[in-house]
Amino acid sequence: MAQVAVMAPDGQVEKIERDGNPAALAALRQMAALMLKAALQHEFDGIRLGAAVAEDDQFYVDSDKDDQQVSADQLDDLAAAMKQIAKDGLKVEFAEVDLDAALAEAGDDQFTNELLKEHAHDSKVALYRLGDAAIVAEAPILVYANVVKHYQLLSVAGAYWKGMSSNPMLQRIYGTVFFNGDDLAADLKARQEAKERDHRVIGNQLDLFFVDPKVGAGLPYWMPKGSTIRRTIERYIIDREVSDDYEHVYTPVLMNLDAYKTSGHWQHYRDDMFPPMDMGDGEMLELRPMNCPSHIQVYKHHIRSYRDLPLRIAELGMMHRYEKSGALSGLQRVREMTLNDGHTFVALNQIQKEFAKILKLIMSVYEDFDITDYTFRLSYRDPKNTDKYYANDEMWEQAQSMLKGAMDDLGLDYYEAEGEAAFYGPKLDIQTKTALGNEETMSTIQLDFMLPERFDLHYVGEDGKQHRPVMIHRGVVGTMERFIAYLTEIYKGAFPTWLAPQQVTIIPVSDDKHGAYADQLAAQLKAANVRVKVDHRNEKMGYKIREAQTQKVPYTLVVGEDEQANGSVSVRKYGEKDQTSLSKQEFLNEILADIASYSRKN
RNA sequence: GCCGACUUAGCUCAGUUGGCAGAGCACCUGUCUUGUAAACAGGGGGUCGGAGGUUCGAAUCCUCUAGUCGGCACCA
Repeated sequence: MAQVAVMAPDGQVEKIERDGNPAALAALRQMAALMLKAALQHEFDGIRLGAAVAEDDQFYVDSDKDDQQVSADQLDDLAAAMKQIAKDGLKVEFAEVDLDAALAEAGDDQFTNELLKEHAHDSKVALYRLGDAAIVAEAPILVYANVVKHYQLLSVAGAYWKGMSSNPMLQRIYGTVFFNGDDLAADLKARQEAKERDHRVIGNQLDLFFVDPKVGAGLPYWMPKGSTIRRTIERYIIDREVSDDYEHVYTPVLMNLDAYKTSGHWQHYRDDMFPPMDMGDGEMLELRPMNCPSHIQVYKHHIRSYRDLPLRIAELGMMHRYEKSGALSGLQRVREMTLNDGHTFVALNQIQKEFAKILKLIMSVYEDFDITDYTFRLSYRDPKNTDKYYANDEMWEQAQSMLKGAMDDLGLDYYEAEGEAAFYGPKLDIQTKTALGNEETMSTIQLDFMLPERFDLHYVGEDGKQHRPVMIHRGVVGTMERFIAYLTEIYKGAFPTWLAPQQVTIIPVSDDKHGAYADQLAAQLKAANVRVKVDHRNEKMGYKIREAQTQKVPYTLVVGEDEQANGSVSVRKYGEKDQTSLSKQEFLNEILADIASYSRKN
């Protein structure tokens, strides 16, 4: 039972279990960060240093130099310097020092100065010292440097001081560390696998989509195979929505700018919008960044009665947002996207029920796609920066507490995040993680008391008087772009049969002898809406099988003498080495059942 | 947008100190006619992201610019 010595921020040292203990690993990461800081000080004279932080799965140190920032090819030297520190047998010493003394020691390093001042109590500051280096004592840290043996410095990247874009940018150095070599190797392998799982890599390998700077950054082109996946999902989600009494519409991607002035987008969201088009006769047209004003026009086109509510308007609505260049990423972040959008217009007393109905739909859809790794985030406005939002404190309080109440009633776990709301209202976001570990919003349900007021929406109540409806904005599969990027990553490109762009490859053993049988088989499958292709190319069987596997086609059928003679097929499933012999009908039954069940295991 | 790195054939990538632009895969043609992850041979394919500069000479060095990637900030 190995143990390690860990120092708490009050200087107390205790021994804790080393293996399988998250607290020990966190202390190790903190120690590695401190050692990296010491190494940076040692390697680069006069370097200024920001935070040295241990995160969930890595550590980092921020740095700033006068001439050139630390570059990736200097990571080896830094790692070597860390090794020397471990070799020298340094250990962490706790010190509570006068702030003035600490500041004097830090010299003209403004970042360290600021950190010290922030953490000072009664003009004293608690430090962990390691040789010449020191960090503010905040989180537990390992005591002995020689325990830090298995680490790797990963990358450098810019990061704003204190996470504020108005602050200077420092160079952040990321690393990973473990108590033993196997864990480190496993971690590095997982990082490598994450890169291979990246939807941009798989999207290229499987020819799903491309983005070409010559025709526009952030404007993806869907190739036939990607389009097939998308079309399948679009049909699916529309069917699900129709079952839930949504009414689908088509509305233009262009709209008069005045509508966005009325909605408040022009005031609050302008930076993310493409510049308006001046038509030369006083008319200004705007590429829509959201579909809500469009659906509001649909609502307003008729006089609405309380009997019409909840009124659910839905559309796969294409919209354009001028995302900053550095934010663009494959299909995950684009400038043109199609949202699986829906707006429900409800009376005040229908909100909670409708919210639950939408959430139920989302969770049911997630089940069909086998999406299990997600969290609920209640996104509120930032109380410190209310300028960003529609100004009506009462509305915000009411909407936020309604959302929270609804989640509590449903008994679902969630976390709350200030500053994540839309400008017009709070929302429930469903958060997932990309292959590379970045969190993103997949689905969303948003409460909106603002737009109905701005557009003066009303319905005639039971009492014959006019009442104001409430809008609920929601995206179930979110945008087609992001959703398919996400699916590509969780499936590693091996789409379940119902989504696979090509579901079956038929390989005749000899094209001359068995090609006709293969075509006949393909025709039968096509008649049952199976996406199938016969590989007639003049290539060896092994070659065709290999390609069917690398292209991740769910079913490969080989047909030769035996199959032709008794009307059967030899079936090989993706990722399996074995094959089974089935009659044509048995195979058809199997694949149709597979498709109908969304290929779920249970 | 910001910091850093990168950009060479359809794709993945070599290209030394500045000295005739390469490989594998893919594609085309031919031979072979095939039983579960890559047959053999030949061929075509490039303003080395773009613009300017240094130089006798630039894929290579410098400046600007666009894009991509890693992050940060922002966000579906």
